[in-house]
Amino acid sequence: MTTINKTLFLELSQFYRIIGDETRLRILHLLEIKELNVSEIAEQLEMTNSAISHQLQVLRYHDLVKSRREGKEIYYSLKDEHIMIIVKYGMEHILERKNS
Amino acid sequence: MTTINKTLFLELSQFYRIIGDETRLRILHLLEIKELNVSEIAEQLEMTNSAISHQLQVLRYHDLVKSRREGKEIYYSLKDEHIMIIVKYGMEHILERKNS
DNA sequence: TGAATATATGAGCAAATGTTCATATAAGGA
DNA sequence: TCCTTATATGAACATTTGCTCATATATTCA
Repeated sequence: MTTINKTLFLELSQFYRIIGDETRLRILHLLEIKELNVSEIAEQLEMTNSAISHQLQVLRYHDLVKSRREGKEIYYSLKDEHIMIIVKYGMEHILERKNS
Repeated sequence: MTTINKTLFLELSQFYRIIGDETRLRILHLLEIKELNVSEIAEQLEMTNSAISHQLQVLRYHDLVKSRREGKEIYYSLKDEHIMIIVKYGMEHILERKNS
């Protein structure tokens, strides 16, 4: 196994670990529809602003979301739609598995 | 959000969490090529048989691999190739991201 | 400037995770 | 049967994770 592969597996597992959390997955799903600020996300997921803010930092650090300030609010959106394509494939996988 | 969606997100995040571990991802990758027993996997990944065996139980519990006894050895293989398609999409995603 | 609101952030904590180590189980060969 | 080898498994442990709570920072408005 090459060094490139070693790094690749590490990065890939890290990526999956990021989306391997229910809260983060739900945040991404909400942002797929439209950009939202922290309070809006917190309200929809029935969680505290702090918890959401912490998770948004994780998502931002790993380059899955971007942010934009508008007055007092900070609006978050997906960095690219590509991420959600992967999530969709996973979704199909789960659904297919259910039917067998 | 419906109850179905709630369960779906939970299951989806659980699935990603399983493949969100470097060791498990590497095991799956090895099994993609051919079925292997515990010792063979442990040797290739330079880890103890015990660590590999524990992870194989996780993969088996979550229905990602199946096993078959042949004498003293137990051979593991992928439950279906579908899983690795998802992994491949993730791989492409990581590689694309590197080039930008 | 000061109060109110939105978000970020650090410390702390309980729960989950991944490994090691010791031991149990299962199969084969002498 | 006894010994060896392969794998499984439980306990223990250190590390990581996701949240809460308190507090800091930033922006708007009076």
